[in-house]
Amino acid sequence: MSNEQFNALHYSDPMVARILDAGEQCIHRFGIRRTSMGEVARVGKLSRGSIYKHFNDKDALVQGIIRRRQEHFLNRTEGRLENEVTLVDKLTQSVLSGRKDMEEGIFAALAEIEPETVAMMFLDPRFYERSLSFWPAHVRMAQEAGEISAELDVGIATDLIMRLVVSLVMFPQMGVRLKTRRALRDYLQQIVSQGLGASL
Amino acid sequence: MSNEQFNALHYSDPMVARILDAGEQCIHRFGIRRTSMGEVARVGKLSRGSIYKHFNDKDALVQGIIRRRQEHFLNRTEGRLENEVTLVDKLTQSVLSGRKDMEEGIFAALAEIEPETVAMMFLDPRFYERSLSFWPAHVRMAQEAGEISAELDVGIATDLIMRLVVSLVMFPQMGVRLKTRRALRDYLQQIVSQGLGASL
DNA sequence: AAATGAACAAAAATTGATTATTGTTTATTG
DNA sequence: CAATAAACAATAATCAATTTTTGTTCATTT
Repeated sequence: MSNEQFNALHYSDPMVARILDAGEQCIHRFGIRRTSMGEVARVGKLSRGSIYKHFNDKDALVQGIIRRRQEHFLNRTEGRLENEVTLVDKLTQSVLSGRKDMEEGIFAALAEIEPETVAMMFLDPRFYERSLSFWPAHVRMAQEAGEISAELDVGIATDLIMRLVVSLVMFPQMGVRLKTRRALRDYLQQIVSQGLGASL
Repeated sequence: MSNEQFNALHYSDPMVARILDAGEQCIHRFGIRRTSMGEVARVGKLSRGSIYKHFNDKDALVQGIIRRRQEHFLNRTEGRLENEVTLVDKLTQSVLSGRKDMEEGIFAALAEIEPETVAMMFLDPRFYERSLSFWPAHVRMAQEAGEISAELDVGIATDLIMRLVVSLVMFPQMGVRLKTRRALRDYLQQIVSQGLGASL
């Protein structure tokens, strides 16, 4: 499976990559608020004007950095999912990857410095747009394998999957403890195969 | 030594009610950050010392206001749920009530003035603690009515319900549009009865 | 008893002058 | 050309002085 799916064209531009690298480094160290375009230019050893040529404004740059990070996360997760056979195992792996990223990635650093910013980001539906295009292929695979209903609308299935994954990453424990891979997998197995209907 | 924590029983105390009323009025008009204890006292026509006698600090007062509002919401929702027979209809009604509250309640006003504060609140698991004790009774009813599996753990079912309701209120549209009562009900019906398994 | 009002130090917010940053433009460089 | 550097007005961040608010205490009032 190709990694190109989540890679937008402009990422290949070495100048764009340098800007994003420098910007990400700055955000990681100082947070979004305390990162200036001048500082990004200094760190990336390029001109401020050059940044503005590629990104309309600071917000566009920040969006670009977050977006690349998300895509990198999705590509890495996709790689891991190739080892998983069933949809339930893929979901379990995704939740665990997501939690890990939130604990030790750039978001963890940001959460320390600017928790409100991270909170606002998490509640922004745009934050999940990319991830949304990730799941339909896996839903169809599960349907072909007879794991889930072939008659079920792919959009509905994707929607539920996104809600579950996002919720399980954002709230590791809501009602029951779902700390271990085993507990998480059993929980997801129940929901995916029967919902609240007939138990296993 | 006044380490007295705020407690739901004190709602009947007219002084507590007056403080909470005044505080809620202030928060509604100015937001949390710009509301001072002195202003609450002025609006409620009582002394600042009296507020501190009932609430350890400003945070306790704010928690008390939010908590009372949540309990009011839960009571109102519970009243509406009595008209609904099935668990699916109860869930549908809850999501619609939740969405309405977020659109026109104190949270809507707060979101306008201090969106970061609301975002932080929504991501705080404590925010959902009360709601969590709401659902187990309804899960058991649904089990007795044969609507959902009687063997399924009540905690697991409650957890899924909370995740779904919270997600559907926080993100009215994630993948698919679930704007109408009908669309929402069909979605919930599918998940509750079969998950991603056999379709209706 | 419970609420008040005044006093108080410590912490936080507010203010206004100062400095830095933003986003745009321009001429210049490699 | 694409990147640069410098210049620029308009915003936004910063900082120290000042004011407000917080949380506590205690004598007084109801």
